[in-house]
Amino acid sequence: MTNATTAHNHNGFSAGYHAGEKSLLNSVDCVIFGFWGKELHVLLHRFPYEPYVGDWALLGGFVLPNVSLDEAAQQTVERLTGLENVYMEQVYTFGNPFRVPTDRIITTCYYALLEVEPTLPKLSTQYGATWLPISEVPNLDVVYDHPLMFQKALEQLRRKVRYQPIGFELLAEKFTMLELRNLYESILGRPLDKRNFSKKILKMNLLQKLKEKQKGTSRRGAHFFRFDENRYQELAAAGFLFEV
Amino acid sequence: MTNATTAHNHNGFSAGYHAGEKSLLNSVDCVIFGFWGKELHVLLHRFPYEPYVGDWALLGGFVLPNVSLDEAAQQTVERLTGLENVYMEQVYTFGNPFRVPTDRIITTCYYALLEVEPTLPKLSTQYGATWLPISEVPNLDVVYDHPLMFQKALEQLRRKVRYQPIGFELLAEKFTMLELRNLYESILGRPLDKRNFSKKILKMNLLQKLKEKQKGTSRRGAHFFRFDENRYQELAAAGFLFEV
DNA sequence: ACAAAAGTGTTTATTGTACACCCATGC
DNA sequence: GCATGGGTGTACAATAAACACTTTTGT
Repeated sequence: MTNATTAHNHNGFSAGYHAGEKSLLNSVDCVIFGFWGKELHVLLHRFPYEPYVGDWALLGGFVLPNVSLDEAAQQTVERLTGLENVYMEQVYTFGNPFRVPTDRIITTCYYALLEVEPTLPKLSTQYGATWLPISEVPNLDVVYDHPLMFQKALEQLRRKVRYQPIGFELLAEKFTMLELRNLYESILGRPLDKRNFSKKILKMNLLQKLKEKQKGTSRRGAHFFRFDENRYQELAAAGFLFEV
Repeated sequence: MTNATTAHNHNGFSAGYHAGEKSLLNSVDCVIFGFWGKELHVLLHRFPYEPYVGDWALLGGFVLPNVSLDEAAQQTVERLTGLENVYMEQVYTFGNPFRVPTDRIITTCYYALLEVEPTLPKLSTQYGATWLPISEVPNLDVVYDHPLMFQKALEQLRRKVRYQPIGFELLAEKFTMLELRNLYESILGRPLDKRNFSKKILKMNLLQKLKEKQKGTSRRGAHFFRFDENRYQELAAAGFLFEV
């Protein structure tokens, strides 16, 4: 859209409509993904207001006049987890007038990918938010169109994780090949062959194999790897395409 | 986001902020694509207001309180082309507070795919809109963040056209294999092998070969094809994945 | 020494890519 | 009969998929 002060000439209606009593609100909702073990999880909270008390909901916040959508989304994640500069992607904007019965709210959905460990202290105390495995979400009572938001976010993640190296955002700096594979299996929703997966990933030359090995989980210990961001930038600039 | 009347309890600020004098506006902008010959085109108009008089701009419209984003986008396309029920996809929402200097406007970008022929009568008269080849857009002066909108829309189209049969929206009911290939070449931005392309497309069994042949363009005449929507629905339901 | 997970190669099937000639028709 | 774009098949390369045994090491 163009210039609001002049738009009525151009579009055939005045921009002043919005000053009416039933205003239009903008908000963001965040599908916050975290991964551990063998399954991707999403952070939800119990909705505290009638008539949906106790149902699950995404966390969100209104968009203030001088704050961008991206910032509003970051702030929502930070308020909840204490983490700054989390990897986020915009998913979709939901603007049906009756999606929330009480108000006209236009909500832009984002997903966030974060490493779960550092968030654990803050989470439980302040907002009563809970990590739930993504496979459980379809069985839950979830408010408004949040099920659709979750679905779109997961679909977008599923696509993007295959052509951009964003999966690493969900893992610690050091991770094992098994952890990486479990992550992809959970996001894509199907098993991946152990040998073929590791071949494909390593062939891209984006992972540094560290000397250090994982302790505790097995006698032998699995090698840790590190995603080499600089290397990826170099290769990408030269036309390399990430693909899983 | 959730319930506006109660949200201040929950998010730590009042929902009433929006009643301030500098209100927040919502709009949609449409990247309208049309195809003929060998190149994809986009419909732009000359921006009539200072300080961008004469620059190119996408067509858009404000989002009225009781109209959804999808409807607002449809209406914009209809106002401009006279066409109803055009294929549209939401692309991205732009919400930087200073993206339009004069107002805070949150704009959701859509792309539309339409068959050019039926729009030609209405176009020129009412809005002075012009079809421009997509390869020209980077050389034009385009207002605000509309270049970015165009770019995102084209990227999304490029991706989607490969895994969903949406390209047919840009063609007439009957089209030749050459037209279809030219379309894909223009969208993807690279040449496609004639034989390999037709093999790949026909193997999916989504096209009906018609008896009728194209006249005028060649002595022999190329066969017309028709995209079989029902067939696609059946196959898709059975797990078939479209892919180019 | 043994249990438990880590690590590693080869074979086959599938898909993609490159490429050139004959065909049908209107003039 | 000839000029013009339409239509078709094959050989090779690259990628994906299936599959099982040996290695390491803590107990």
